[in-house]
Amino acid sequence: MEGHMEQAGDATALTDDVGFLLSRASGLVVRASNASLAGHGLRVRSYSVLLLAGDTEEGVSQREMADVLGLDPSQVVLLVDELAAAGLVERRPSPVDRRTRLVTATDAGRAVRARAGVDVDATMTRQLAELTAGEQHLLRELLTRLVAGGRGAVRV
Amino acid sequence: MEGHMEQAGDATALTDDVGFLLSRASGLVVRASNASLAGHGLRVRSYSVLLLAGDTEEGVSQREMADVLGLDPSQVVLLVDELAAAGLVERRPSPVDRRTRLVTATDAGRAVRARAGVDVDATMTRQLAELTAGEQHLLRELLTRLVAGGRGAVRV
DNA sequence: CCTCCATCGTTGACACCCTCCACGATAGCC
DNA sequence: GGCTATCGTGGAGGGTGTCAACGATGGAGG
Repeated sequence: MEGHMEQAGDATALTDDVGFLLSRASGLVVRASNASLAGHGLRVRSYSVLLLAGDTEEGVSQREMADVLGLDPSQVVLLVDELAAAGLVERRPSPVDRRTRLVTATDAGRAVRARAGVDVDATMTRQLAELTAGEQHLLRELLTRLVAGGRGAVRV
Repeated sequence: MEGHMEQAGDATALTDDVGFLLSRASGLVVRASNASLAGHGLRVRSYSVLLLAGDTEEGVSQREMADVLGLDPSQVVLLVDELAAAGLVERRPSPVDRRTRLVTATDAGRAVRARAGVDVDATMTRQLAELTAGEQHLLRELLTRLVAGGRGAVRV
């Protein structure tokens, strides 16, 4: 209800717009993360897939990955292709459904994931240095609720 | 310092990662905003340019727009071209520097800006419905500091 | 005045990402 | 056995971010 009135005197409400700020902050973080992942031959996209693949022993279906990451399934195909070509993940047939292919991280993949994780963590720590630990936690919670709500609006 | 230890039992720390959440939230907001702007022949990009152009009477240089919006100057050229072709903004020569071209919104541009603003505001209100007014304000402040800090890291 | 360097706008190229559509293979219901 | 839904895959099209180069202009210094 409030925040709707914009100050006529100064510049745009643009720099106060949550959407604009989200877009800007996201861009900054993604760019910084990509820079720190470049040395490992990864990007944010492939790194997130590698994370998921390394999470479980049995593997994760590509469909599930697409859901969790909010990506189109066709994108997941390309990312897994890329990681598989580098020997970091592999596709194995599901024992219960011959349509699905379970993606798991190889030993090499888990090693790269660990090494890259160190760099990404350091970068994120630097990016979030402006906020205290409590504020970071708060931000995480607010964003989580935002994402959950937005999802609901689209899905349901 | 904390938050570095990840729970080994459950899924990835991905859904708890601030970078991932930022990316996700930004995507949701941008998509929703684009949808509500489509009826006005605009997208988030062109809308933000139109906002800046409508802010001042004298006009804004394209260079300044690029700085404020965090875009490459070449992108601003295309966006202004698009808006100018639609008759929403116009380029005028600067009285003090013949290199710069000052962009101002036309009357039609200001009218469209106002109409589109109503729709975008409504969409954003819906997107942010998960958060209370106080939380929205807090989120805005946290993001502002994040963006300011990230900028400094790159620029200085 | 003339020269050297910085800046503004513009164009072009390139890679990345998102979205949608279509298809073969398989699963599950009736 | 046939109909419909789902999984993975491929392809097309448009939006976006990044970079290099260029002409035109501005500004500093000899």
